Amino acid sequence: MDYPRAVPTVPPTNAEPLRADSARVRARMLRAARERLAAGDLELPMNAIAKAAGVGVGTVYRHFPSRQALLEALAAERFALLVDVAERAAVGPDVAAELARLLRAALEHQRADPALAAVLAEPDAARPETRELGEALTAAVERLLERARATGVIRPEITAGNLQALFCGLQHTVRVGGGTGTDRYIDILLRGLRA
Amino acid sequence: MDYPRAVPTVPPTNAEPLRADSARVRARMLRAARERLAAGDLELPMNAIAKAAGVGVGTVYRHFPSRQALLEALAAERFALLVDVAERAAVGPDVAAELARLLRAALEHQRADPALAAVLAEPDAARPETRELGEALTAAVERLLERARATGVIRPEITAGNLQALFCGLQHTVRVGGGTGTDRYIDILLRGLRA
DNA sequence: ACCTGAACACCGTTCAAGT
DNA sequence: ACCTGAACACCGTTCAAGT
Repeated sequence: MDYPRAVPTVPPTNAEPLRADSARVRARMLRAARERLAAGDLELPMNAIAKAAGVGVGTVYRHFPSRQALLEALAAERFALLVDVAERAAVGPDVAAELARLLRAALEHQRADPALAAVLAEPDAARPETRELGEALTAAVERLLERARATGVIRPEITAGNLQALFCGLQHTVRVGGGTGTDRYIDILLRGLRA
Repeated sequence: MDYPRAVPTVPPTNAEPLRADSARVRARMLRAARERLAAGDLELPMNAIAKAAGVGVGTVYRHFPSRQALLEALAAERFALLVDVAERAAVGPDVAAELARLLRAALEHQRADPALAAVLAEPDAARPETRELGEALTAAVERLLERARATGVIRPEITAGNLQALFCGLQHTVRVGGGTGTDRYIDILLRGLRA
């Protein structure tokens, strides 16, 4: 792919709220995109989304300057839920149980939302919101990890980066394996991380 | 993607050898495809390969009825190497060492050849040769596994399918993690599999 | 027999023209 | 300001026409 890169005509973050009609149009596009995702179309063709939402393609690009930006907007909600799980895990009482819970949540949210799986696997965020979510996730995982090291639930050399890469690998394993055996793969991973 | 499916005009397996010029043209296409892969283009556009190989697109399709078939043809050589490693591992003296060797080989061959990574992650083979390689791999892994269970190197409930899915997941983990830390991830996996 | 490449239906992305 | 949609450069795949 070596198309000329899109130049955003609108900053992806909007401090001031959108105009009511603009917000409505935006919601329509996101709904249309989600419907296609739910119907199993991971490609998210911009033209098709525009048509389904009843807007011109240009409007899709005005709101989401690239397909990556659209994916991130779609994933944002579940990404925030995952960060929430990680932050609770970081302060929960039983570190081992919290880590298991976090792995399970990472897997389940990626399964439920392919956009999140794509976003987590992509190192560079197109939107600043996504970068912030990623940093929040890393920070929470780091805090959980510090406690996990102290209790021997995780060997000291494992980093937050390792763990987040494993979130993605775990999801890929389950998907290639036909979507079954989640608990078994989580179990393998938890044992493997143990000191 | 809902294009009409290609109807192969030539069976993908050819019992009788290709005509000399046909074989030459085929080699040119594979070389062109490999050059693009090596240059980091995972897309393998059929038109571009045709042009690079100095043939018409139709000729590419005559030899490889779909992009998947082309990927599999590209991956075949390394896939066979991986099967070889697995078969040696199945009969090697030190089961734990053989398993580690196999994981390392799976990772390294997928890293060296993105086509192999794609083929291993895809459950349905386009070419019969690929299906045969897949069956040979499964058989070898199964034999290794039986011995590994007996010696406690792997817990009894792990299946050959689990292990092959983990080959793919492991590769994805390493890739998302920026390509480093291979040994650490292999170590995590081996510990996690242990009885 | 085998090959060519124009043609078709689709992409992502842009931007002049409208409201 | 915001939106539209024709237009452009690309895809995968087919198939009539050539040798």
